[in-house]
Amino acid sequence: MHLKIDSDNGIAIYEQIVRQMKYAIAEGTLTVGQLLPSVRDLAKLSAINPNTVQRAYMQLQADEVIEPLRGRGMVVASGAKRICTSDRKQLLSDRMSSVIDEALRGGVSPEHVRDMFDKALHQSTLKSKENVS
Amino acid sequence: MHLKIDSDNGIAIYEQIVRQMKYAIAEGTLTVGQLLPSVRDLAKLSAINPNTVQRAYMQLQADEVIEPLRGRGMVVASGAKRICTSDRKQLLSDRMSSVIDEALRGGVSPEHVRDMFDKALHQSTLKSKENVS
Amino acid sequence: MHLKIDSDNGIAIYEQIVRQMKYAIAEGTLTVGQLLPSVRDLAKLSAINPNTVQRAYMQLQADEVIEPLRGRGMVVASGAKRICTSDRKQLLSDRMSSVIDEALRGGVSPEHVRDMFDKALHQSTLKSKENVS
Amino acid sequence: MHLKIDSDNGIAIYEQIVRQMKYAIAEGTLTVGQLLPSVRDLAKLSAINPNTVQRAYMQLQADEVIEPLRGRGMVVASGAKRICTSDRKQLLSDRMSSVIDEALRGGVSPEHVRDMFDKALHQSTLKSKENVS
DNA sequence: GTGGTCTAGACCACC
DNA sequence: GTGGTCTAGACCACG
Repeated sequence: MHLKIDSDNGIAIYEQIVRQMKYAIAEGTLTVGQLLPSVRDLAKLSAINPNTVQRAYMQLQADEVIEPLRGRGMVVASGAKRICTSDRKQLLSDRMSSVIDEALRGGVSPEHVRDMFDKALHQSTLKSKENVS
Repeated sequence: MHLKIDSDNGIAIYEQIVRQMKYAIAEGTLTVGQLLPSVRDLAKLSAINPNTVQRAYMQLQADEVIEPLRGRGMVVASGAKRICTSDRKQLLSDRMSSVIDEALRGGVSPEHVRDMFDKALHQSTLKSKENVS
Repeated sequence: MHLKIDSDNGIAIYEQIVRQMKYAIAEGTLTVGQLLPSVRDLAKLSAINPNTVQRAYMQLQADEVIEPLRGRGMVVASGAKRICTSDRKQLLSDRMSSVIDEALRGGVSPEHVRDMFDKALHQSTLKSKENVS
Repeated sequence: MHLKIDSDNGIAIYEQIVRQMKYAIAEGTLTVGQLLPSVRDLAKLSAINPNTVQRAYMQLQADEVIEPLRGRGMVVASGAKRICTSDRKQLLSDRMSSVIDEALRGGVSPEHVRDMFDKALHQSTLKSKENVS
Protein backbone atom coordinates (compact mmCIF):
# COMPACT_ATOMS: atom_id res chain seq x y z
CA MET A 1 0.00 0.00 0.00
CA HIS A 2 1.34 3.31 -1.07
CA LEU A 3 -0.89 6.22 -0.08
CA LYS A 4 -0.66 9.67 -1.62
CA ILE A 5 -2.18 12.11 0.82
CA ASP A 6 -2.80 15.75 0.02
CA SER A 7 -3.76 17.50 3.22
CA ASP A 8 -4.75 20.73 1.53
CA ASN A 9 -7.22 19.75 -1.16
CA GLY A 10 -10.32 20.01 0.97
CA ILE A 11 -11.01 16.29 0.93
CA ALA A 12 -10.72 14.76 4.38
CA ILE A 13 -7.63 12.61 4.81
CA TYR A 14 -9.63 9.62 6.00
CA GLU A 15 -11.80 9.97 2.90
CA GLN A 16 -8.71 9.95 0.69
CA ILE A 17 -7.57 6.74 2.34
CA VAL A 18 -10.97 5.15 1.82
CA ARG A 19 -11.05 6.09 -1.84
CA GLN A 20 -7.53 4.90 -2.55
CA MET A 21 -8.22 1.62 -0.81
CA LYS A 22 -11.34 1.12 -2.89
CA TYR A 23 -9.46 1.98 -6.05
CA ALA A 24 -6.76 -0.48 -5.18
CA ILE A 25 -9.38 -3.18 -4.67
CA ALA A 26 -11.26 -2.30 -7.86
CA GLU A 27 -7.99 -2.42 -9.79
CA GLY A 28 -6.85 -5.66 -8.25
CA THR A 29 -3.86 -4.25 -6.44
CA LEU A 30 -5.53 -5.49 -3.29
CA THR A 31 -7.21 -8.88 -3.63
CA VAL A 32 -9.95 -10.59 -1.66
CA GLY A 33 -8.67 -12.12 1.55
CA GLN A 34 -5.48 -10.10 1.56
CA LEU A 35 -4.31 -8.84 4.95
CA LEU A 36 -4.18 -5.06 5.22
CA PRO A 37 -1.38 -3.21 7.01
CA SER A 38 -2.15 -2.53 10.66
CA VAL A 39 -3.47 0.85 11.65
CA ARG A 40 -0.20 1.69 13.34
CA ASP A 41 1.97 0.57 10.43
CA LEU A 42 -0.03 2.40 7.82
CA ALA A 43 -0.09 5.52 9.97
CA LYS A 44 3.66 5.44 10.49
CA LEU A 45 4.37 4.72 6.81
CA SER A 46 2.18 7.53 5.53
CA ALA A 47 2.86 9.96 8.37
CA ILE A 48 -0.80 10.17 9.23
CA ASN A 49 -2.41 10.27 12.64
CA PRO A 50 -3.38 6.71 13.67
CA ASN A 51 -6.82 7.98 14.63
CA THR A 52 -7.34 9.05 11.05
CA VAL A 53 -6.33 5.67 9.66
CA GLN A 54 -8.57 4.01 12.20
CA ARG A 55 -11.45 6.11 11.02
CA ALA A 56 -10.83 5.17 7.40
CA TYR A 57 -10.81 1.47 8.33
CA MET A 58 -14.07 1.97 10.24
CA GLN A 59 -15.62 3.50 7.15
CA LEU A 60 -14.39 0.68 4.91
CA GLN A 61 -15.72 -1.85 7.36
CA ALA A 62 -19.11 -0.12 7.39
CA ASP A 63 -19.07 -0.30 3.59
CA GLU A 64 -18.41 -4.04 3.92
CA VAL A 65 -15.24 -3.73 1.90
CA ILE A 66 -12.92 -5.03 4.60
CA GLU A 67 -13.55 -7.18 7.64
CA PRO A 68 -11.72 -7.89 10.86
CA LEU A 69 -9.93 -11.24 11.30
CA ARG A 70 -9.68 -11.84 15.02
CA GLY A 71 -6.14 -11.47 16.24
CA ARG A 72 -4.73 -11.01 12.74
CA GLY A 73 -5.97 -7.67 11.42
CA MET A 74 -8.25 -6.48 8.66
CA VAL A 75 -8.66 -8.36 5.39
CA VAL A 76 -10.36 -7.52 2.11
CA ALA A 77 -13.92 -8.84 2.32
CA SER A 78 -15.33 -11.36 -0.11
CA GLY A 79 -17.70 -9.09 -2.02
CA ALA A 80 -15.27 -6.20 -1.95
CA LYS A 81 -14.28 -6.12 -5.58
CA ARG A 82 -17.83 -5.96 -6.85
CA ILE A 83 -18.76 -3.31 -4.30
CA CYS A 84 -15.74 -1.14 -5.00
CA THR A 85 -16.14 -1.27 -8.75
CA SER A 86 -19.80 -0.28 -8.69
CA ASP A 87 -19.21 2.17 -5.86
CA ARG A 88 -16.63 3.95 -7.84
CA LYS A 89 -18.74 4.20 -10.95
CA GLN A 90 -21.72 5.38 -8.95
CA LEU A 91 -19.64 7.97 -7.16
CA LEU A 92 -18.06 9.27 -10.30
CA SER A 93 -21.37 9.34 -12.07
CA ASP A 94 -22.94 11.29 -9.22
CA ARG A 95 -20.21 13.87 -9.19
CA MET A 96 -20.36 14.21 -12.95
CA SER A 97 -24.09 14.83 -12.72
CA SER A 98 -23.72 17.38 -9.97
CA VAL A 99 -21.21 19.40 -11.97
CA ILE A 100 -23.41 19.29 -15.05
CA ASP A 101 -26.50 20.24 -13.05
CA GLU A 102 -24.75 23.20 -11.56
CA ALA A 103 -23.61 24.36 -14.98
CA LEU A 104 -27.07 24.06 -16.53
CA ARG A 105 -28.73 25.75 -13.58
CA GLY A 106 -26.22 28.55 -14.02
CA GLY A 107 -27.36 29.12 -17.56
CA VAL A 108 -24.52 27.43 -19.42
CA SER A 109 -25.80 25.77 -22.59
CA PRO A 110 -25.48 21.96 -22.93
CA GLU A 111 -23.22 22.54 -25.94
CA HIS A 112 -20.90 24.71 -23.90
CA VAL A 113 -20.85 22.10 -21.14
CA ARG A 114 -19.84 19.50 -23.69
CA ASP A 115 -17.06 21.77 -24.94
CA MET A 116 -15.76 22.19 -21.43
CA PHE A 117 -15.85 18.46 -20.89
CA ASP A 118 -14.01 17.76 -24.12
CA LYS A 119 -11.25 20.19 -23.27
CA ALA A 120 -10.91 18.85 -19.75
CA LEU A 121 -10.87 15.23 -20.90
CA HIS A 122 -8.28 15.98 -23.55
CA GLN A 123 -6.06 17.70 -21.03
CA SER A 124 -6.43 14.98 -18.44
CA THR A 125 -5.72 12.23 -20.94
CA LEU A 126 -2.48 13.90 -21.96
CA LYS A 127 -1.47 14.42 -18.36
CA SER A 128 -2.11 10.82 -17.41
CA LYS A 129 -0.06 9.58 -20.35
CA GLU A 130 2.84 11.77 -19.23
CA ASN A 131 2.77 10.30 -15.77
CA VAL A 132 2.86 6.81 -17.21
CA SER A 133 5.82 7.44 -19.45
CA MET B 1 -34.18 37.05 -5.30
CA HIS B 2 -35.34 33.56 -4.58
CA LEU B 3 -32.79 31.50 -2.70
CA LYS B 4 -32.89 27.73 -2.48
CA ILE B 5 -30.95 26.74 0.60
CA ASP B 6 -30.14 23.15 1.46
CA SER B 7 -28.68 23.09 4.94
CA ASP B 8 -27.60 19.47 4.75
CA ASN B 9 -25.53 19.20 1.61
CA GLY B 10 -22.21 19.95 3.22
CA ILE B 11 -21.85 23.31 1.52
CA ALA B 12 -22.00 26.17 3.98
CA ILE B 13 -25.18 28.19 3.77
CA TYR B 14 -23.30 31.44 3.28
CA GLU B 15 -21.40 29.81 0.44
CA GLN B 16 -24.66 28.76 -1.20
CA ILE B 17 -25.90 32.32 -1.02
CA VAL B 18 -22.67 33.60 -2.54
CA ARG B 19 -22.88 31.15 -5.41
CA GLN B 20 -26.51 31.79 -6.18
CA MET B 21 -25.94 35.53 -6.13
CA LYS B 22 -23.03 35.16 -8.52
CA TYR B 23 -25.10 32.96 -10.77
CA ALA B 24 -27.91 35.49 -10.75
CA ILE B 25 -25.47 38.20 -11.76
CA ALA B 26 -23.84 36.07 -14.44
CA GLU B 27 -27.27 35.25 -15.85
CA GLY B 28 -28.48 38.80 -15.74
CA THR B 29 -31.21 38.23 -13.17
CA LEU B 30 -29.34 40.76 -11.07
CA THR B 31 -27.98 43.71 -13.01
CA VAL B 32 -25.21 46.17 -12.26
CA GLY B 33 -26.31 48.92 -9.92
CA GLN B 34 -29.33 47.01 -8.72
CA LEU B 35 -30.13 47.26 -5.02
CA LEU B 36 -29.99 43.92 -3.25
CA PRO B 37 -32.49 42.89 -0.61
CA SER B 38 -31.38 44.02 2.84
CA VAL B 39 -29.61 41.60 5.12
CA ARG B 40 -32.64 41.41 7.36
CA ASP B 41 -35.16 40.97 4.54
CA LEU B 42 -33.23 38.24 2.81
CA ALA B 43 -32.76 36.50 6.12
CA LYS B 44 -36.45 36.62 6.91
CA LEU B 45 -37.46 35.51 3.42
CA SER B 46 -35.11 32.56 3.36
CA ALA B 47 -35.46 31.68 7.03
CA ILE B 48 -31.74 32.10 7.60
CA ASN B 49 -30.01 33.90 10.42
CA PRO B 50 -29.17 37.50 9.47
CA ASN B 51 -25.57 36.92 10.51
CA THR B 52 -25.23 34.21 7.92
CA VAL B 53 -26.61 36.44 5.20
CA GLN B 54 -24.29 39.19 6.40
CA ARG B 55 -21.37 36.85 6.04
CA ALA B 56 -22.36 36.02 2.48
CA TYR B 57 -22.58 39.73 1.65
CA MET B 58 -19.17 40.24 3.25
CA GLN B 59 -17.74 37.56 1.00
CA LEU B 60 -19.37 39.03 -2.09
CA GLN B 61 -18.02 42.43 -1.15
CA ALA B 62 -14.51 41.02 -0.72
CA ASP B 63 -14.89 39.50 -4.19
CA GLU B 64 -15.79 42.97 -5.48
CA VAL B 65 -19.11 41.73 -6.75
CA ILE B 66 -21.27 43.99 -4.63
CA GLU B 67 -20.61 47.22 -2.79
CA PRO B 68 -22.28 49.05 0.07
CA LEU B 69 -24.23 52.24 -0.57
CA ARG B 70 -24.11 53.93 2.78
CA GLY B 71 -27.45 53.88 4.47
CA ARG B 72 -29.14 52.51 1.37
CA GLY B 73 -28.06 48.93 1.08
CA MET B 74 -25.82 46.80 -1.11
CA VAL B 75 -25.73 47.18 -4.88
CA VAL B 76 -24.23 45.06 -7.63
CA ALA B 77 -20.77 46.48 -8.38
CA SER B 78 -19.77 47.71 -11.82
CA GLY B 79 -17.39 44.93 -12.80
CA ALA B 80 -19.57 42.26 -11.23
CA LYS B 81 -20.89 40.60 -14.37
CA ARG B 82 -17.47 40.03 -15.83
CA ILE B 83 -16.12 38.68 -12.56
CA CYS B 84 -19.06 36.34 -11.97
CA THR B 85 -19.07 34.95 -15.46
CA SER B 86 -15.39 34.13 -15.50
CA ASP B 87 -15.51 32.91 -11.91
CA ARG B 88 -18.22 30.47 -12.73
CA LYS B 89 -16.57 29.08 -15.83
CA GLN B 90 -13.28 28.65 -14.03
CA LEU B 91 -14.96 26.91 -11.12
CA LEU B 92 -16.98 24.56 -13.29
CA SER B 93 -13.99 23.78 -15.44
CA ASP B 94 -11.92 22.94 -12.38
CA ARG B 95 -14.52 20.63 -10.96
CA MET B 96 -15.00 18.92 -14.30
CA SER B 97 -11.27 18.30 -14.50
CA SER B 98 -11.08 16.94 -10.98
CA VAL B 99 -13.83 14.39 -11.65
CA ILE B 100 -12.19 13.29 -14.89
CA ASP B 101 -8.78 13.05 -13.27
CA GLU B 102 -10.12 10.90 -10.52
CA ALA B 103 -11.80 8.59 -13.00
CA LEU B 104 -8.68 8.20 -15.12
CA ARG B 105 -6.47 7.69 -12.10
CA GLY B 106 -8.93 5.01 -11.03
CA GLY B 107 -8.39 3.12 -14.23
CA VAL B 108 -11.57 4.08 -16.09
CA SER B 109 -10.93 4.41 -19.79
CA PRO B 110 -11.41 7.80 -21.48
CA GLU B 111 -14.14 6.25 -23.63
CA HIS B 112 -15.99 5.05 -20.57
CA VAL B 113 -15.66 8.50 -18.98
CA ARG B 114 -17.17 10.00 -22.11
CA ASP B 115 -20.05 7.53 -21.94
CA MET B 116 -20.71 8.49 -18.33
CA PHE B 117 -20.66 12.14 -19.25
CA ASP B 118 -23.06 11.65 -22.14
CA LYS B 119 -25.56 9.82 -19.99
CA ALA B 120 -25.32 12.39 -17.22
CA LEU B 121 -25.67 15.30 -19.60
CA HIS B 122 -28.66 13.71 -21.27
CA GLN B 123 -30.36 13.12 -17.95
CA SER B 124 -29.64 16.61 -16.65
CA THR B 125 -30.85 18.26 -19.84
CA LEU B 126 -34.18 16.44 -19.59
CA LYS B 127 -34.53 17.32 -15.95
CA SER B 128 -33.86 21.01 -16.53
CA LYS B 129 -36.43 21.09 -19.33
CA GLU B 130 -39.03 19.58 -17.01
CA ASN B 131 -38.44 22.29 -14.45
CA VAL B 132 -38.95 24.92 -17.10
CA SER B 133 -42.16 23.47 -18.43
CA MET C 1 -20.14 76.76 -0.66
CA HIS C 2 -18.93 74.04 -2.91
CA LEU C 3 -18.76 70.66 -1.18
CA LYS C 4 -16.75 67.73 -2.50
CA ILE C 5 -18.23 64.58 -1.01
CA ASP C 6 -16.69 61.16 -1.40
CA SER C 7 -19.15 58.59 -0.09
CA ASP C 8 -16.72 55.72 -0.30
CA ASN C 9 -13.66 56.85 1.61
CA GLY C 10 -14.74 55.63 5.00
CA ILE C 11 -15.18 59.09 6.46
CA ALA C 12 -18.77 59.85 7.34
CA ILE C 13 -20.40 62.32 5.01
CA TYR C 14 -21.51 64.62 7.81
CA GLU C 15 -17.92 64.63 9.05
CA GLN C 16 -16.69 65.63 5.61
CA ILE C 17 -19.12 68.53 5.62
CA VAL C 18 -17.97 69.62 9.06
CA ARG C 19 -14.33 69.54 8.05
CA GLN C 20 -14.83 71.42 4.82
CA MET C 21 -16.86 74.06 6.60
CA LYS C 22 -14.12 74.51 9.16
CA TYR C 23 -11.50 74.69 6.43
CA ALA C 24 -13.50 77.32 4.63
CA ILE C 25 -13.70 79.35 7.82
CA ALA C 26 -10.00 78.90 8.63
CA GLU C 27 -9.13 79.98 5.09
CA GLY C 28 -11.43 82.95 5.11
CA THR C 29 -13.77 81.66 2.40
CA LEU C 30 -16.46 81.89 5.02
CA THR C 31 -16.22 84.94 7.25
CA VAL C 32 -17.61 85.67 10.68
CA GLY C 33 -21.26 86.64 10.59
CA GLN C 34 -21.83 85.26 7.12
CA LEU C 35 -25.14 83.49 6.53
CA LEU C 36 -24.78 79.81 5.64
CA PRO C 37 -26.93 78.11 3.00
CA SER C 38 -30.04 76.52 4.45
CA VAL C 39 -30.05 72.82 5.19
CA ARG C 40 -32.40 72.20 2.30
CA ASP C 41 -30.42 74.30 -0.19
CA LEU C 42 -27.10 72.79 0.69
CA ALA C 43 -28.59 69.32 0.55
CA LYS C 44 -30.11 69.90 -2.86
CA LEU C 45 -26.94 71.52 -4.24
CA SER C 46 -24.67 68.74 -3.09
CA ALA C 47 -27.11 65.86 -3.58
CA ILE C 48 -26.90 64.87 0.05
CA ASN C 49 -29.67 63.77 2.33
CA PRO C 50 -30.97 66.80 4.28
CA ASN C 51 -30.74 64.79 7.49
CA THR C 52 -27.03 64.45 6.92
CA VAL C 53 -26.53 68.15 6.38
CA GLN C 54 -28.64 68.85 9.45
CA ARG C 55 -26.36 66.60 11.45
CA ALA C 56 -23.28 68.41 10.22
CA TYR C 57 -24.78 71.76 11.23
CA MET C 58 -25.63 70.34 14.64
CA GLN C 59 -22.03 69.28 15.07
CA LEU C 60 -20.73 72.68 13.98
CA GLN C 61 -23.11 74.37 16.38
CA ALA C 62 -21.93 72.13 19.21
CA ASP C 63 -18.35 73.15 18.34
CA GLU C 64 -19.47 76.79 18.60
CA VAL C 65 -18.39 77.45 15.07
CA ILE C 66 -21.79 78.48 13.79
CA GLU C 67 -24.86 79.76 15.56
CA PRO C 68 -28.54 80.04 14.71
CA LEU C 69 -30.03 83.45 13.83
CA ARG C 70 -33.71 83.14 14.59
CA GLY C 71 -35.76 83.14 11.45
CA ARG C 72 -32.74 83.75 9.20
CA GLY C 73 -30.60 80.64 9.34
CA MET C 74 -27.14 79.75 10.62
CA VAL C 75 -24.25 82.21 10.66
CA VAL C 76 -20.53 81.82 11.31
CA ALA C 77 -19.99 82.47 15.03
CA SER C 78 -17.72 85.17 16.33
CA GLY C 79 -14.87 83.05 17.64
CA ALA C 80 -15.12 80.64 14.73
CA LYS C 81 -11.95 81.53 12.89
CA ARG C 82 -9.73 81.09 15.92
CA ILE C 83 -11.41 77.80 16.82
CA CYS C 84 -11.21 76.37 13.31
CA THR C 85 -7.60 77.29 12.81
CA SER C 86 -6.43 75.74 16.05
CA ASP C 87 -8.82 72.81 15.62
CA ARG C 88 -7.39 72.00 12.29
CA LYS C 89 -3.80 72.17 13.41
CA GLN C 90 -4.50 70.02 16.42
CA LEU C 91 -6.35 67.49 14.32
CA LEU C 92 -3.68 67.33 11.66
CA SER C 93 -0.97 67.08 14.25
CA ASP C 94 -2.77 64.23 15.99
CA ARG C 95 -3.22 62.29 12.79
CA MET C 96 0.38 62.86 11.81
CA SER C 97 1.49 61.51 15.18
CA SER C 98 -0.74 58.48 14.94
CA VAL C 99 0.66 57.55 11.53
CA ILE C 100 4.21 57.99 12.74
CA ASP C 101 3.54 56.01 15.91
CA GLU C 102 2.11 53.16 13.94
CA ALA C 103 5.11 53.11 11.64
CA LEU C 104 7.63 53.12 14.49
CA ARG C 105 5.72 50.48 16.42
CA GLY C 106 5.81 48.41 13.24
CA GLY C 107 9.58 48.51 13.18
CA VAL C 108 10.08 51.11 10.47
CA SER C 109 13.14 53.25 11.21
CA PRO C 110 12.70 57.00 11.79
CA GLU C 111 14.85 57.62 8.72
CA HIS C 112 12.58 55.49 6.59
CA VAL C 113 9.55 57.31 7.97
CA ARG C 114 11.14 60.60 6.99
CA ASP C 115 11.79 59.29 3.50
CA MET C 116 8.17 58.25 3.13
CA PHE C 117 7.05 61.64 4.34
CA ASP C 118 9.33 63.48 1.93
CA LYS C 119 8.05 61.49 -1.04
CA ALA C 120 4.44 61.96 -0.02
CA LEU C 121 4.87 65.69 0.56
CA HIS C 122 6.62 66.13 -2.78
CA GLN C 123 3.86 64.28 -4.58
CA SER C 124 1.10 66.16 -2.82
CA THR C 125 2.72 69.53 -3.46
CA LEU C 126 2.90 68.82 -7.17
CA LYS C 127 -0.68 67.60 -7.25
CA SER C 128 -2.00 70.66 -5.47
CA LYS C 129 -0.16 72.97 -7.87
CA GLU C 130 -1.75 71.16 -10.81
CA ASN C 131 -5.20 71.69 -9.42
CA VAL C 132 -4.53 75.39 -9.00
CA SER C 133 -3.24 75.90 -12.52
CA MET D 1 1.74 36.91 20.81
CA HIS D 2 0.79 39.83 22.94
CA LEU D 3 -2.15 41.78 21.57
CA LYS D 4 -2.99 45.30 22.63
CA ILE D 5 -6.65 45.84 21.92
CA ASP D 6 -8.37 49.18 22.28
CA SER D 7 -12.07 48.63 21.89
CA ASP D 8 -12.91 52.32 21.75
CA ASN D 9 -10.71 53.74 19.03
CA GLY D 10 -13.14 53.21 16.19
CA ILE D 11 -11.05 50.51 14.56
CA ALA D 12 -12.78 47.13 14.66
CA ILE D 13 -11.20 44.70 17.07
CA TYR D 14 -10.77 42.04 14.41
CA GLU D 15 -9.03 44.64 12.25
CA GLN D 16 -6.66 45.47 15.09
CA ILE D 17 -5.78 41.81 15.41
CA VAL D 18 -5.17 41.55 11.69
CA ARG D 19 -2.88 44.55 11.69
CA GLN D 20 -0.88 43.48 14.70
CA MET D 21 -0.45 40.00 13.27
CA LYS D 22 0.79 41.46 10.01
CA TYR D 23 3.15 43.76 11.87
CA ALA D 24 4.49 40.83 13.85
CA ILE D 25 5.13 38.93 10.63
CA ALA D 26 6.72 41.92 8.92
CA GLU D 27 8.98 42.42 11.94
CA GLY D 28 9.94 38.79 12.20
CA THR D 29 8.30 38.22 15.59
CA LEU D 30 6.20 35.63 13.79
CA THR D 31 8.10 33.56 11.26
CA VAL D 32 6.95 31.54 8.28
CA GLY D 33 5.61 28.15 9.26
CA GLN D 34 5.14 29.11 12.88
CA LEU D 35 2.00 27.82 14.57
CA LEU D 36 -0.29 30.60 15.75
CA PRO D 37 -2.12 30.48 19.07
CA SER D 38 -5.47 28.74 18.71
CA VAL D 39 -8.59 30.80 18.29
CA ARG D 40 -9.73 29.88 21.76
CA ASP D 41 -6.37 30.54 23.44
CA LEU D 42 -5.88 33.92 21.84
CA ALA D 43 -9.44 34.86 22.74
CA LYS D 44 -8.95 33.87 26.35
CA LEU D 45 -5.57 35.61 26.61
CA SER D 46 -6.79 38.86 25.12
CA ALA D 47 -10.26 38.75 26.68
CA ILE D 48 -11.90 38.86 23.27
CA ASN D 49 -14.78 36.77 22.01
CA PRO D 50 -13.53 33.70 20.10
CA ASN D 51 -15.75 34.63 17.19
CA THR D 52 -13.96 37.93 16.81
CA VAL D 53 -10.58 36.23 16.79
CA GLN D 54 -11.95 33.72 14.30
CA ARG D 55 -13.00 36.56 12.06
CA ALA D 56 -9.51 38.06 12.19
CA TYR D 57 -8.01 34.69 11.26
CA MET D 58 -10.50 34.41 8.40
CA GLN D 59 -9.34 37.78 7.11
CA LEU D 60 -5.68 36.85 7.41
CA GLN D 61 -6.38 33.63 5.57
CA ALA D 62 -8.16 35.50 2.79
CA ASP D 63 -5.09 37.74 2.55
CA GLU D 64 -2.98 34.59 2.17
CA VAL D 65 -0.95 35.49 5.22
CA ILE D 66 -1.81 32.43 7.26
CA GLU D 67 -3.15 29.01 6.35
CA PRO D 68 -4.92 26.25 8.25
CA LEU D 69 -3.10 23.04 9.10
CA ARG D 70 -5.92 20.59 9.48
CA GLY D 71 -6.47 19.65 13.07
CA ARG D 72 -3.30 21.43 14.15
CA GLY D 73 -4.05 25.10 13.92
CA MET D 74 -3.11 28.07 11.76
CA VAL D 75 0.43 28.65 10.54
CA VAL D 76 2.13 31.62 8.92
CA ALA D 77 1.97 31.08 5.14
CA SER D 78 5.06 30.95 2.96
CA GLY D 79 4.69 34.27 1.17
CA ALA D 80 3.47 36.02 4.29
CA LYS D 81 6.51 38.12 5.08
CA ARG D 82 6.66 39.67 1.65
CA ILE D 83 2.94 40.39 1.64
CA CYS D 84 2.91 41.91 5.11
CA THR D 85 5.93 44.10 4.52
CA SER D 86 4.61 45.57 1.31
CA ASP D 87 1.10 45.81 2.74
CA ARG D 88 2.33 47.83 5.66
CA LYS D 89 4.41 50.21 3.61
CA GLN D 90 1.59 50.81 1.20
CA LEU D 91 -0.86 51.41 4.02
CA LEU D 92 1.41 53.78 5.90
CA SER D 93 2.30 55.64 2.75
CA ASP D 94 -1.37 56.06 1.87
CA ARG D 95 -2.23 57.40 5.27
CA MET D 96 0.72 59.76 5.24
CA SER D 97 -0.40 61.13 1.89
CA SER D 98 -3.96 61.58 3.03
CA VAL D 99 -2.90 63.63 6.05
CA ILE D 100 -0.62 65.78 3.94
CA ASP D 101 -3.26 66.26 1.27
CA GLU D 102 -5.76 67.35 3.83
CA ALA D 103 -3.30 69.83 5.30
CA LEU D 104 -2.41 71.34 1.92
CA ARG D 105 -6.03 71.48 0.81
CA GLY D 106 -6.69 73.28 4.08
CA GLY D 107 -4.23 76.00 3.19
CA VAL D 108 -1.32 74.95 5.40
CA SER D 109 2.00 75.68 3.71
CA PRO D 110 4.31 72.78 2.83
CA GLU D 111 6.92 74.27 5.17
CA HIS D 112 4.44 74.29 8.02
CA VAL D 113 3.49 70.68 7.26
CA ARG D 114 7.14 69.73 7.43
CA ASP D 115 7.45 71.47 10.80
CA MET D 116 4.49 69.55 12.14
CA PHE D 117 5.96 66.34 10.88
CA ASP D 118 9.35 67.03 12.44
CA LYS D 119 7.82 67.76 15.82
CA ALA D 120 5.61 64.69 15.70
CA LEU D 121 8.47 62.44 14.60
CA HIS D 122 10.72 63.81 17.34
CA GLN D 123 8.06 63.24 19.97
CA SER D 124 7.25 59.73 18.76
CA THR D 125 10.90 58.74 18.59
CA LEU D 126 11.42 59.76 22.21
CA LYS D 127 8.29 57.96 23.30
CA SER D 128 9.27 54.74 21.58
CA LYS D 129 12.73 54.85 23.18
CA GLU D 130 11.11 55.23 26.60
CA ASN D 131 9.04 52.13 26.05
CA VAL D 132 12.14 50.20 25.15
CA SER D 133 14.16 51.27 28.17
C1' DG E 1 -7.45 19.31 20.88
C1' DT E 2 -8.19 22.20 16.21
C1' DG E 3 -10.79 25.38 12.84
C1' DG E 4 -15.52 26.09 10.53
C1' DT E 5 -20.23 27.17 10.73
C1' DC E 6 -24.59 28.66 12.57
C1' DT E 7 -27.96 30.88 15.65
C1' DA E 8 -29.60 34.53 18.72
C1' DG E 9 -29.61 38.93 20.14
C1' DA E 10 -27.39 43.27 20.94
C1' DC E 11 -25.32 48.03 19.92
C1' DC E 12 -23.37 51.36 16.75
C1' DA E 13 -22.95 54.88 12.92
C1' DC E 14 -25.07 56.41 8.98
C1' DC E 15 -28.81 58.05 5.69
C1' DG F 1 -34.52 52.12 7.56
C1' DT F 2 -29.41 50.41 6.21
C1' DG F 3 -24.82 47.75 6.91
C1' DG F 4 -20.99 46.81 10.48
C1' DT F 5 -19.46 44.89 14.63
C1' DC F 6 -19.47 42.27 18.82
C1' DT F 7 -20.80 38.79 22.30
C1' DA F 8 -22.49 34.30 23.82
C1' DG F 9 -23.05 29.74 23.17
C1' DA F 10 -23.76 25.77 20.29
C1' DC F 11 -22.68 21.86 16.93
C1' DC F 12 -19.79 19.82 13.38
C1' DA F 13 -15.75 17.52 11.00
C1' DC F 14 -11.07 16.58 11.52
C1' DG F 15 -6.59 14.83 13.64
